[in-house]
Amino acid sequence: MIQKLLHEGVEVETSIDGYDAGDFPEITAEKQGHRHPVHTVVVTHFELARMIERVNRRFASLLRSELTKLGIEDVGPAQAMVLLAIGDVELSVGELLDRGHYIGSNISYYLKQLGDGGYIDRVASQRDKRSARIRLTEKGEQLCSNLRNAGGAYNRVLARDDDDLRNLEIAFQTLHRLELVWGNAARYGI
Amino acid sequence: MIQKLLHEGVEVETSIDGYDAGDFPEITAEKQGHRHPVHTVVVTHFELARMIERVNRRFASLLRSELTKLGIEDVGPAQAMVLLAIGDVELSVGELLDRGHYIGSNISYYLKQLGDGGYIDRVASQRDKRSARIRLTEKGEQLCSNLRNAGGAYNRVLARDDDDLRNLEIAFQTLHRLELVWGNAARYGI
DNA sequence: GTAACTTACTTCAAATTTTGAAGTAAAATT
DNA sequence: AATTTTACTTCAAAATTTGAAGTAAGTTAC
Repeated sequence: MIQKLLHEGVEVETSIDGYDAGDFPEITAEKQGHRHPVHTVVVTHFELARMIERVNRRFASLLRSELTKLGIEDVGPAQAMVLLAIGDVELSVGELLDRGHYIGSNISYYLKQLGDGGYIDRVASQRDKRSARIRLTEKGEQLCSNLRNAGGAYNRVLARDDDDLRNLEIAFQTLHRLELVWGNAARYGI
Repeated sequence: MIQKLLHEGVEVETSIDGYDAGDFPEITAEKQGHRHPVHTVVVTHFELARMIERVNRRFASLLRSELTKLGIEDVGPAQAMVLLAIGDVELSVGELLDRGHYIGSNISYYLKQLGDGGYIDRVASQRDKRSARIRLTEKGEQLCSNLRNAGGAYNRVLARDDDDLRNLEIAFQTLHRLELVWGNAARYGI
């Protein structure tokens, strides 16, 4: 609707990697000297959003099964994501909120569970006693490290060569752009 | 961990688009004739997953606010995504499941709400009476169309030129690859 | 110095979303 | 005709997210 056929001599690929054309409302092709897109599918806003939703679901269930394999019962995928977001630095709740765009009460809730499970330590900051400083405990680091370990196999499958790496990076940066655009829109209205 | 420095003469960019290097555990740079990545940040599995989680959250809240603007109270973002997934074709619940990798009982639940709200019609298939055929009602199409309309502004911001389009497409296809890899892994184990 | 305001979080209760076990009925298979 | 499989639905419970209200520490303006 927004982008119309940009070039003459349009060719339509009927199938891309398992998806049939029905999944893409708008398809157009371009023939330029570019290496990357042989065909250009014009991807809309909502298609990306739906894809992201699906992929997110997939990942959550994968993470759940990794956790099960590790025999961990008191940490769900959402909490595991919080642990991974904390990583190996010490930070405040506020910084953690920024990292994941969580809602405050939500993080509080997760941190409570993770604290109870012994995965994180919380120390009141010296300078500002309102601010709780968070860090992983030994146990928390162990879990993250196990998860990262298990994740290594996926990294190897996903990043087979330079081309893959490039695409992963473009995907990452494009998602970051989506994040900014959608986030600003929500705050300031487009 | 997986990808080590691939080339000599490594240069590290300390900041990318608002993110500081601390967000990326592994950074390496390459100097090749490629146009796209001046620097290559090696993006891992989990970083992509965290990004996807964040972006998903952003989008959901944006969608929620669009729905509020439209004065719609009986459809949440999740249900709206189902409506958008249905689109303008008539399909069975099974096909819808595939489209979003939903869990059966989940879709059933949403479809019930959407049916009650008058957004979809369900007709038992003639050939196979187990299979319910789903399609949007006038009201459902209206809502989707309003949403797509509102979405147009985002498409214009996101896809400013050919380069943007290419990146959006690469992001889309890369996400699809993630979907497949993570999905297969969940079923068959890496 | 103290009253008012802001910041940084926590708590709780409710809403939403997801999950899984069990059920139903039609179709396919044996 | 009996059995199994498919295509869904229902229900109850669990997980996650949200928002309103609260607390306590810090800041600012008299």
